[in-house]
Amino acid sequence: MKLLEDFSPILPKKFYIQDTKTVAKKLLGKALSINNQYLCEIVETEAYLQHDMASHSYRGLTKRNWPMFEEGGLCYVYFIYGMYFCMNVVTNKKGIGEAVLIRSVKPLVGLKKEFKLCNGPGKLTRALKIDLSCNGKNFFDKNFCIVDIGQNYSDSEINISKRIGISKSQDELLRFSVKENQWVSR
DNA sequence: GACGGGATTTGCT
DNA sequence: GCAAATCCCGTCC
Repeated sequence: MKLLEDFSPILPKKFYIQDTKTVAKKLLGKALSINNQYLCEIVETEAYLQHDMASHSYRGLTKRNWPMFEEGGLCYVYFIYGMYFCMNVVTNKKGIGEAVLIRSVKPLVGLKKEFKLCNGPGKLTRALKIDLSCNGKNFFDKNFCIVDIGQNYSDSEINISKRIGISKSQDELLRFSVKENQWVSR
C-alpha cells in the first residue's frame, strides 16, 4: 500500500519565500514527513519577524540563529531551558532573519494517536526525535520535508492570537492555530 | 485549580 | 549573572 506521503507533493522553495505571516498561516494543514516514518499535520504556528523584539534574529546574526538568515525552506532548531528543542521553518529571502515556530502537530502516521505527545513546541520535537542534528537542514529531502496533503483551512477556521511564552512584543497577533482542534496547545 | 521549582544551554549585559 | 519562543511534577489551597 502506498503511504500518504508518496503522493503528497513536497512544498516548493517559493512557498517559503513569502511574507512570514502568510507562510505561518498557510503552514496550517501541511504535514511534516520524516524518514517515511512519521507524518503529522501542522495545526499551530507562530511567526517571528526581523524587527520583532521576541525573535532570536532581532539583534542580528549569531552562531545560534544563522539558519534564520538563510533563504526560506531551512529548518532552524534551538535548545532552550536546558532540556527542550524547538523547531522552526525558515522563511523569506536570504539576509532576512525570519522563521515560523511549529507549536503543535496532529499525528497522522507513525505515532500513537491516543497520547498527546505533540501539542507543544518542546514536546513535538521529542516525539519526532528532532534535535540539533536537524538544524540547518532543508525541507526538500524526501526523508525530511513538509508536504501538501490537500488540507486547506479558510480564514474562518483559523484562530489568530497573541504568542505564548514570551515577554517582549507580547501583543503582536502572530500565533495561528486551527480552531477547535484537540491537538492545539492549551 | 493555582502556583512554584527544577532541568541546566545559550547569548546578551 | 540571568532570562529565555518549555514542560512536568509537587504542594497547597
